Amino acid sequence: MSLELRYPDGTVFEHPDGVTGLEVAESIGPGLARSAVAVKLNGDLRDLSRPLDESGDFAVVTLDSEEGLDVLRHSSAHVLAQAVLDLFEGSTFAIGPAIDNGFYYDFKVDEPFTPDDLDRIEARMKEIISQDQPFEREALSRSDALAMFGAHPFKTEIIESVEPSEVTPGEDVTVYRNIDFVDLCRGPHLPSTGRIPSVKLLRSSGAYWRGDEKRDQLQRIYGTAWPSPKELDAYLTQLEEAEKRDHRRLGAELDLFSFPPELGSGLVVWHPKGGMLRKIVEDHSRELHQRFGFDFVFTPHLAKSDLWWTSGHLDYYAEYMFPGMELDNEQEYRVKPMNCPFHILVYKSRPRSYRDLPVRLSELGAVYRYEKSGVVHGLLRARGFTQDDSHTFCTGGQLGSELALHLDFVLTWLRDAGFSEIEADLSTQPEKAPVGEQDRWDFAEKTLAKALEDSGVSFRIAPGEGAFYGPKIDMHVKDAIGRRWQLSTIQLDLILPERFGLEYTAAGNVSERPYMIHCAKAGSLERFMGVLIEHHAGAFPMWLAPVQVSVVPVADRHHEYANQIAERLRDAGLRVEVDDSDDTVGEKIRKALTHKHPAVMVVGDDDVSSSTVGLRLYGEERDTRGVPLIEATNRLATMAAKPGGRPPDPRTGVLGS
RNA sequence: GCCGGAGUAGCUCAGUGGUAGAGCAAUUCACUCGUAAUGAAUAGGCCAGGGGUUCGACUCCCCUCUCCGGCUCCA
Repeated sequence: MSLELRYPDGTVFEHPDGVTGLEVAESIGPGLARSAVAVKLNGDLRDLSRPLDESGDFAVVTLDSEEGLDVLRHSSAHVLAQAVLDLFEGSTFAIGPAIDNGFYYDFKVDEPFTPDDLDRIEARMKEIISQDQPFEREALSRSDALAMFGAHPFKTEIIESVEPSEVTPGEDVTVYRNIDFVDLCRGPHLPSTGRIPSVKLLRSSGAYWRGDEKRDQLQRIYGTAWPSPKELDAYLTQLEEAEKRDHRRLGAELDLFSFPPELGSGLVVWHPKGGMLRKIVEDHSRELHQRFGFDFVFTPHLAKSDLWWTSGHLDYYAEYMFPGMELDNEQEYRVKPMNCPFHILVYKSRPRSYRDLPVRLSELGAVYRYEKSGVVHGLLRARGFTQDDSHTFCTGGQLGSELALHLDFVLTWLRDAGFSEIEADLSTQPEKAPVGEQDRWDFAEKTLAKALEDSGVSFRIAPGEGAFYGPKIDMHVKDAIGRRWQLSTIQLDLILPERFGLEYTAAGNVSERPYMIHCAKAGSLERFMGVLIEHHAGAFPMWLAPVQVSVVPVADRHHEYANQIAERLRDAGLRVEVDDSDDTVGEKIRKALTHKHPAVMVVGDDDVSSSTVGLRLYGEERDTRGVPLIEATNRLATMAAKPGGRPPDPRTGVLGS
């Protein structure tokens, strides 16, 4: 018997049955064999030393691939568990998978790990790695495995729950053994611990067994592993870079906002610089809403509880609402967690005809949600925030074009804000969606999918991830360092129109139920600005920068000229500050640069006499002397132009792409 | 909400059961300067808040608030 293995380049080679992956790799080339960490046969990853027993597609897996890195990180997790069980008597272990950029392992220990513990564990891991212990695979019957892990309740639970479909036919469970350490595992693993080139433990924290907060609280250790120390260092540098971009840190450094403890958790105050940034964002949002044919409404921050019973929020959402306020007349009021019921009441304020539709109501609506204390996170997850919200009411026949318009709007906004990589998720009906007419669901999902296809944005379907009241589209952007953020959302609501008894009179003088589209373009303005800050690392594109130009007079005698050109720049629509402090020029420059002002203008004797400036743009290493003031002004005004400005859409008459 | 860590001057942080410390920022004075920190002096504190223990608490214990890292959650 022999096997026919098809290599990735399409060529087919014969090998004897039972040949190992390593032997095949050696037959291809010694270099490949040295860098191999596993092989893939018909889509299944296998250990190098495991005999191959079937023909098919074959590939050698190295650390150059995601799969290879997973093998490395998974093996690193084993070594971590081995080290912890060595060092902490009485500890037991749960699970330890590879994750993006690293791995973790969960343990049950008497005392939570300290930073010193992590150092000790990492040192022990390095010993294990230097001993180059081989990983050996072993298949066991379920009962043998239960006997082997009798002292480890989490492993026992895993063994009991292993489905036959999860393991190779004929095997119950597999374990990997290196010297005296054994772990339950499907594999594959590196051939030996010595093949881990660089590993580092990062932090420890709490985690629940099986992610269930009612079950055991475990201690999780996170680590990272890379093909070389150089790549490890690069990763650690990237973490530092992300930390430097942290919007909470930049918010303080650039004096944009703060979260005064006196106000309570998750409640932000915007300082003047941040307030300017926010005004710019709000202005642009309103301008786009107007351009895309939305009307503006304004609604209060609280309402009688009865409203929230009608909307269903007090049935489904009560734990995220701030508690009620009892009033003298026994009426209870609630602060709003959402704007929808208010906009619905605007719709309901008079009878609607199909001729009135679509009705697009928008508002920068402040909402308050009682987020759990542990999840509040700067601007990204606050308890009070402002949605650039809208609710569109339309006929079934209009739904397609309305969704196209909403998608166009959202994509315009995200691109204007500087995001070029945008992806959508289409979330469909959840299995346990309790209510709604099925044909409306089907129609809604089909229409959403069609609108997405027509928009050209790349999307994937998230089956069953929709809200209970309707399917939705979520927009995700990638930021400058590759992180993915969810921002916009376009949600169909098949429930609220019914709960509030919304109707319109159709052409045949019959009452029809309108479709309703919730849409937040930026999501929450606070969150959006948090993401913007991190995306731009605080160095905003000029149109967003709170201060666009910093004018620096060289000496006191240049203050007058500095103020004159500041006026000229303001006349050109620019936001300008003059630094008339008695700091040295170097210090003033340093301040402007640390505040990430897009442009610095230094003016001295030469400039006063010849109407010029010294100009330095953020990111440039050096200045340009003697730029004529007119030229500098025009250049900066051009740079500061807002994005957008597109022709009207012939179909809707609305300005579109 | 859960697990762990933390809260000392505006900021970043030292500190110890026995009188509270530095750098930066601030203020004042001098300097008037051409692209990332001029110098000196001064001022600045309920050591997050509240209860204990102690002759004595910033320090030890308990509670609350806020923040940080995760978990869970984000209809």
